[in-house]
Amino acid sequence: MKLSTKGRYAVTAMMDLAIHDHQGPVTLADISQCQGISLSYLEQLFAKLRKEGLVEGVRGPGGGYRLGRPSSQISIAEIINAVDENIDVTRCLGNKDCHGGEKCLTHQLWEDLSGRLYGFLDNLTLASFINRPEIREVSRRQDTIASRIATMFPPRPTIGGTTVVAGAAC
Amino acid sequence: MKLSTKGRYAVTAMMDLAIHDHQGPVTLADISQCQGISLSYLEQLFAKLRKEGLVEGVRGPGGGYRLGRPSSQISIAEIINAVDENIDVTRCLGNKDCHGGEKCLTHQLWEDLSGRLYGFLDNLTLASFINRPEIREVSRRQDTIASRIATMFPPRPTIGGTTVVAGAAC
DNA sequence: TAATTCCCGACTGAATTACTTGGTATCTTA
DNA sequence: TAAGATACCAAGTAATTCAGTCGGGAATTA
Repeated sequence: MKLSTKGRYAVTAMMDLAIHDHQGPVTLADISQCQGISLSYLEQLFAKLRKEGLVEGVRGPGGGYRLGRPSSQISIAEIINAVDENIDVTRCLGNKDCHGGEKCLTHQLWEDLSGRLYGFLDNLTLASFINRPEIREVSRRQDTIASRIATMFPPRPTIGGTTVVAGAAC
Repeated sequence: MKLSTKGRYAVTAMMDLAIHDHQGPVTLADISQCQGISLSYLEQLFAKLRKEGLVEGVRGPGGGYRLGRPSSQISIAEIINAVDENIDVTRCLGNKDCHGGEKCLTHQLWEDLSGRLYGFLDNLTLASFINRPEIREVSRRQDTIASRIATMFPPRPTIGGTTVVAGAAC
């Protein structure tokens, strides 16, 4: 279990998808602009997320990324693991037994801690974050702003039946 | 909140101190040898831990490091924070408001998550790991092995009144 | 057909990690 | 008092990871 800004990028991007799930796919260009992450870097992260089935891509105009599963079935731990791919085995594990046969005590303790941490993050789903009323409220307000912008700036109000959302709302 | 191998090194080293607390200070040379971490790198980590009051150094022969407080009053979060010093502010925070005044929604959500994670790790103390009976048992067995080694190999059986522990037990 | 988007791989600068070297200061024991 | 053990300190360095750039496809929609 590792936790870096890379993992944070992935988690916040996934939250973005989860929030706008009902409006069709979200483009990486949007996320890139909103969160100030470079587009190509996001592409690399999403390649990993896609490999784990956490997201699915939709090509062509009106395309973007969607959650691979309902947000209630995606845990924070999964997201972090997908991008951080941290096998990070403690050094002495297969290496040499630290003191004649039994596994190094402190490494055992670390695995214990690591397991507890994973359990904690695996119990937190995307849904548990975005389904809180105050979040829903802000998100709803942004949708109306976004659709107002979408109607103010001209063309292509719908694509494939779903309403297009202006890129600025995040 | 960040979590890397650096943090892991610090946590396992602190667990080491906690386990051998009753036997007087533990030298960095011991920890270095046991856990396969370079001595000077450990020194750098311990400099930070010392700055936070988590450990205290004892110079001279028979010296080493001791916990700065009882293990029941040292949390995992404190240890990780001490060495990772990760201020890691989300990019848009003071920068520019993402959408006209209110704080970016996903960054708000991240802070929420980050806070929960910190809370979790702050509730885990060193003591909660090492005071479990099976750990105490292994640790006790190692002590006897260590003291047996200490009596087999000759000199300086005691320093300052406390029994010297051979370096190999970890 | 043209625009839009995902998809892919190679490369690059910057930061961080983990380690090295070469010291100095303080303490304990003989 | 001398010698050795240990913490303490600072500068430098190779390897790794982070984050981004570039230059292209391939699929989809209007």
